[in-house]
Amino acid sequence: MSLTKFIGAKPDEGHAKRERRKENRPAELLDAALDLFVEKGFAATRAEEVAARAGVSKGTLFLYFPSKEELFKAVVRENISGRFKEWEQEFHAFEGTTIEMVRYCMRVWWERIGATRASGITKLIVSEARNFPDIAAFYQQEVIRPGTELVRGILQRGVDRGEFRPLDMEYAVFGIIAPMIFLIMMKHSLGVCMPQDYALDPERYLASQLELLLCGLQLRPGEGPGGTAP
Amino acid sequence: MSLTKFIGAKPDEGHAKRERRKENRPAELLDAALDLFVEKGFAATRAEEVAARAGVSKGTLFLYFPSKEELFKAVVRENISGRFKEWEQEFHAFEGTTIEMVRYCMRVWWERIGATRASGITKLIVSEARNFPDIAAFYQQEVIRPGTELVRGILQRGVDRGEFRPLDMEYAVFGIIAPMIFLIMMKHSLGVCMPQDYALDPERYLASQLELLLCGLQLRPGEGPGGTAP
Amino acid sequence: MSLTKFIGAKPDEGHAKRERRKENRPAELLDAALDLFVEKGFAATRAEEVAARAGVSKGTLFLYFPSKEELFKAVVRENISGRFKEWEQEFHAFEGTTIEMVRYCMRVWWERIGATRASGITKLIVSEARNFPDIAAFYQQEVIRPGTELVRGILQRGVDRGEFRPLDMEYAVFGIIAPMIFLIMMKHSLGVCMPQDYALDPERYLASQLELLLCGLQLRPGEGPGGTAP
Amino acid sequence: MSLTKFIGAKPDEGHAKRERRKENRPAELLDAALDLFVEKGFAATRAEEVAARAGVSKGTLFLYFPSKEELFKAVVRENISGRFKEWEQEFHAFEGTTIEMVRYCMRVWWERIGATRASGITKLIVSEARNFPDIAAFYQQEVIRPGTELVRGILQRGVDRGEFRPLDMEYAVFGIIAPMIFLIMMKHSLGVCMPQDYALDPERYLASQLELLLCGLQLRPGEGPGGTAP
DNA sequence: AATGAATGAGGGTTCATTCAT
DNA sequence: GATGAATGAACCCTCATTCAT
Repeated sequence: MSLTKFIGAKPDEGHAKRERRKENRPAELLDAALDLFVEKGFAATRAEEVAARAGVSKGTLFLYFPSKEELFKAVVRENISGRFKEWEQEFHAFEGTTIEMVRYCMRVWWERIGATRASGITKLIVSEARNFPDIAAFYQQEVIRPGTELVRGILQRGVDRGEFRPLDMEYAVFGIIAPMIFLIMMKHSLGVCMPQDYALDPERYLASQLELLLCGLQLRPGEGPGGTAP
Repeated sequence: MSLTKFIGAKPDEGHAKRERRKENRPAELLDAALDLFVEKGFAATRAEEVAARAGVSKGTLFLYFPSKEELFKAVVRENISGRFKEWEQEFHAFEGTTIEMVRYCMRVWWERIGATRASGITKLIVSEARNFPDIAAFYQQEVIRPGTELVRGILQRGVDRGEFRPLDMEYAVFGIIAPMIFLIMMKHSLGVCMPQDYALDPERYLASQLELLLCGLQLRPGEGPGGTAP
Repeated sequence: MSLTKFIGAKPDEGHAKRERRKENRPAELLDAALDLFVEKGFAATRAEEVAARAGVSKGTLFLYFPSKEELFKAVVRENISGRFKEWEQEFHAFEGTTIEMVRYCMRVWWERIGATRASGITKLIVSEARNFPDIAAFYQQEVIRPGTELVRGILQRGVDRGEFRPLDMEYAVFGIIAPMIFLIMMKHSLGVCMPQDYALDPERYLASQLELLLCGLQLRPGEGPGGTAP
Repeated sequence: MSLTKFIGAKPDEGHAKRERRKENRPAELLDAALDLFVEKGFAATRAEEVAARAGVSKGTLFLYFPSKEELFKAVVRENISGRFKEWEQEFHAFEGTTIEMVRYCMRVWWERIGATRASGITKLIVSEARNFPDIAAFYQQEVIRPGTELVRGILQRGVDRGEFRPLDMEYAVFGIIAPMIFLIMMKHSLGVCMPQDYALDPERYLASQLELLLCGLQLRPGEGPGGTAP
């Protein structure tokens, strides 16, 4: 799978003038808005374009969202997964080695977040944080913090079980998080403009980073648990 | 000359108080524009505000830059150095171990780029790439490519000298680059909105990432050069 | 039948609670529209709000009135009575002094028109005349003209019977009409915003104006019928 | 002088594209806005139309007034005379009879307010009071109150000097004010739509109302000062 | 060169009106 | 008949850009 953009408006299937399917208008609008906000940023995205991509008129957008800014906030709220508890349980029940766990963690993240349109939210928030400080704070609280806690728990398990060497727990988590965020940012910004042969292959990228990371984490035979830690 | 700027931005000269220097109008405008583009993005930055921050009138801005878009491109061009050849020579002359080289490289990057306003360029381009594909392509060509080549050269040196284990050269470079980009993005977006006690301490962050990375790179005694490489 | 409505509005029937009476939709809509048009003016009144106050949906409004403008005209038409002939007969049959007649006339106007929601029509037309010239002309023809004729008839009776001094008949009528219109305008505009202790007490206001007027109209003993007339 | 409307856009005298006379732009805009607000009301007046009538473009309007609402408030503020102190002195120094004073007062009012475009403000405020309660309160404070005080002073003088009979001072003032307001309302609303031969002649109207009023105010020989007062 | 008043296309938002259900 | 989702013209306001001074 390559990093080219996969955005495309769904084709008009001969829509009659007034279609009348309120049920999931908001979802369709949020969907269209996510794409466009990720692609162009908040300011450069026109409300009318969002509406058009959702297959409705400009006025309809404002039937569901009182303003462009509220639309933006709704897009973020809607796409921020609060699935951390679920994942925490999943990891609690995990029975293999912690190394396997880290591999599993990254693969799962890629499948459920990184490879999906949900990853656009991260790009969006990073790009717009300064213009929407409350959104940024919300994201920090709801995603960054629980996310790092989750990762920290995994690393701690590795250390506790003697699989990993002692670590600066507070910051070691970024050894896992940074490559993921970097991948997202590449995918949604520079990656889109790269010539084909320079595009990142996400699978290979993740594999390489994982290898590097795991080598860095592991306790080697002959090293005491006080090894190279800071 | 040192290893500065291999991530692609030019350091500022420490924010000297803006004097009324007629001969330097374009530089002052670019300076002001960099700040504002980084802070608010291209679309949300108003030309008048740039002019005001540079201490000139709106009209003057357009005297030097034919349009806001050209101003943006000039900001990017101005802050992207093409001095990679120079650095490559310096790298060739480096005499310590490759591990020292990596440490040196990251410290110097932080001092000259990461910690300065110049780092904003990276944030800017990542955020706006989709709206300025040609800028993104230019950046890819002028910065990303030579930058990764430079880093790759360092890693290759480590492998060649038997200091590092065999690596997937194409992607291992991101083990160095990703943590730096991540730090920049945090610093310029989410970091601004974080509560004090959750803010990243860059020195400690870089130290921890470096430790992890170097452990991951090094060849251990008893491991043959064919070790854990893919 | 009494002297009601010579200023041109129909009294309401005391605001009976709006029941869900299907057969009466138009009346309820006109009722709601009157309130809102008086309160906010034509342009600032939203069709949906009228419908909501009448307890129906937006679409229903347009089932009964083809446009907001037609609704407005209907509100005016509905509230303008053309029963001046009837009243003229009553006036012919009146047997007291003309002074009593004037007092009676004003009291009755206040009770049936001035004090009720019907007075809003006058405020409405005065405020919107320039935007609805045909409505204004209609009102002039149907209300102002017959109304002033009616009043003129009363004054003429006073003069003919030697109760009043000679008057500039054409304009003296405004001695009666102006204070009434003024009261309505105060009641429906500035009066609403006045602090309690500056609010007009309508009864006392009318009494004082009546006193002044009657003194001004009456022929004094010792004055010949050619007195102070112009 | 008749009550027909005298509004007309000043003819284009071949204006070059950018005229550049900041000095009195605000005044010209307020001027145009007054006309249009009086004619059509606040809501129905388009900002662009105001600008066009002032001979500038839409954007220029917002260079001087941050919003249509602020323009409205500025129109009111600008046209509300704070000349009451001046007038009070003028009346203090008046040496004739109070009857002459009342005549003078009305004539002066007509010349300086009633006959001028300033009278439109009254129409405007009465029409829009409900939509701009703070403007209405301001008008009440700055105009209505001092205006009635001024008139009350005149009436009190008449009573004190034995020229007028005892009066309900609080409300007698409306004997003077109501006819003036009525005239303004007619002039700016219904009057505009009246057929020529029904138009009010303001001079004659005022003369007739004055006559009526003065007869009503005066103390007659043989009447004690306790006469017909309430 | 420098200014800042002026422009006008563009975008967010409202709301009268329509029409499928 | 009644509904209310959908429409799109219209309006307020912004701001990049121009140009007379």
